[in-house]
Amino acid sequence: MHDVLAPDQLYVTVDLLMMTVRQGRLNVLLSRRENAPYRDCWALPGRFVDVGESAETTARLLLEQMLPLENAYFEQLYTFTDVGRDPRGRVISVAYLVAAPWSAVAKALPGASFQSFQAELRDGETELRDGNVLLRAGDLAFDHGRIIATGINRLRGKIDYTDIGFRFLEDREAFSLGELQTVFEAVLGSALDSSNFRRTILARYERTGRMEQTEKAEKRDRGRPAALYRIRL
Amino acid sequence: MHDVLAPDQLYVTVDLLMMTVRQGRLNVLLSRRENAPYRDCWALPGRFVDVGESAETTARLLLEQMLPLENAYFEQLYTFTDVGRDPRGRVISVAYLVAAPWSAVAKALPGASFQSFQAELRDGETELRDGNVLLRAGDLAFDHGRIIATGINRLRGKIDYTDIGFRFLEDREAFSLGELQTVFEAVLGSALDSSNFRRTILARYERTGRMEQTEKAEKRDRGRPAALYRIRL
DNA sequence: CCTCCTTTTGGTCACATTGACCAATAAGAT
DNA sequence: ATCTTATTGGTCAATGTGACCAAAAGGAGG
Repeated sequence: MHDVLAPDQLYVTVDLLMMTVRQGRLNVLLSRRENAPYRDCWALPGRFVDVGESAETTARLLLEQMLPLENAYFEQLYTFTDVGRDPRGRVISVAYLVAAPWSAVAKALPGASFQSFQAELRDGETELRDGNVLLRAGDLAFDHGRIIATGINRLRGKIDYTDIGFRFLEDREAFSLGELQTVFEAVLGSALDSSNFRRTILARYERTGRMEQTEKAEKRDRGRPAALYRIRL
Repeated sequence: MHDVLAPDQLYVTVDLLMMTVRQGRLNVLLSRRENAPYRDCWALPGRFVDVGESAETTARLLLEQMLPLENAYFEQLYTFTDVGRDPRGRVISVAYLVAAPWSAVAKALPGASFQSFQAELRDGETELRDGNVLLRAGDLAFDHGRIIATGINRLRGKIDYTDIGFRFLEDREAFSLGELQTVFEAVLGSALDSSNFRRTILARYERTGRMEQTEKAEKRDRGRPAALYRIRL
């Protein structure tokens, strides 16, 4: 369909930056490209925007196809328009950010076209890891390293004045503050004091009635069982 | 050039949301459309993106053409992609936000193609005024009412953790805290306590060395003369 | 049962920030 | 000389934050 792009025409794609937290680490989902350009390179899942649908619709359809999620966090991240960003021709991309719990990703993983990479910023540059594979921004297709960096920064900027952190939780009907703290630490890339974290979260959400304690406590391998909470988003 | 749009093709434009503060009110610059669609309606200045230039470049060129500004605040605001937003066909728009001092706008006003409207949000809906003319979101071309609302909200969200407020000042080498407060009040749409405002601004900028007091004081019609400051951005 | 070990939970303390005020200061206007 | 106005400086209580400390509640191992 879009194998050869007309040189005098402008094309629009969406790219999906699906993020999750696995084992205390922020992860992004990448697909290996099957076609030129950047064949066999890792890239964000993307698709050309159809004339009949908005970019948001395109992105949501693409998401549905990749991950079975209900009520996922979804927002427009940024639009990347540099002239040289696609060697095929003139392609601009509207990137969307998705926050998903790891369980939803894991469920889709077997047989899926994507793989999950641990993501972090080193000096503002994207670094991705899976096992002993290391991908730097330059190893990714297009400007996807920059898109990922933009997404991580967006996440960091919004995590403590929006409810985006809760979107990574496995179960919003029963989670412990320790699990939530793990999410925050993964996003921020630094350790937090558990006592202070508890205080601020409870002040921000429990006293406003958006978050309440469940009766049950979580059984754990080690340590004191944690109280479970429920959050309304 | 783009009088008739191919129905099976997707087009990209930029729209420029130029904002300024005039007489203590937040203003936006609108042009009257000379061509269909929405002929004679007020609209944000816009232009189709050329195949050879990035959307940001297109927007900057358009800005240069409208306002002589050096070192203006300029950022990508949001990308609007709804299917029905342009009756001509399928057009998505990357909107850019510009913050300019009123003097720069006033200098360009005589003979310019735009006009300055006081802008405010009422129940989240854009309302524009110039003299006794009132424009509501539905009176504007395309989805430009929504773009303006998005811009005002972006401004409000960023004004107290970025230096964007200073970009509206007439002279960044000699301004009073009263002038800066006027900008903040125009953006936020509410009054601020001058004593508290002074305290927080000085704490945030003077103690970090980015802002320093000039020797001279400002002569005023009424009231005590204000100390003048300089800011590095 | 008793002692480590781990994690959750609760608390203190000093410090910074904020909103609501009050009051002095330095000009022009009457 | 007094009034008006805007700037500047200050207090005070309430709130939020970072750095700690310590108790509580489990499991694991002796």
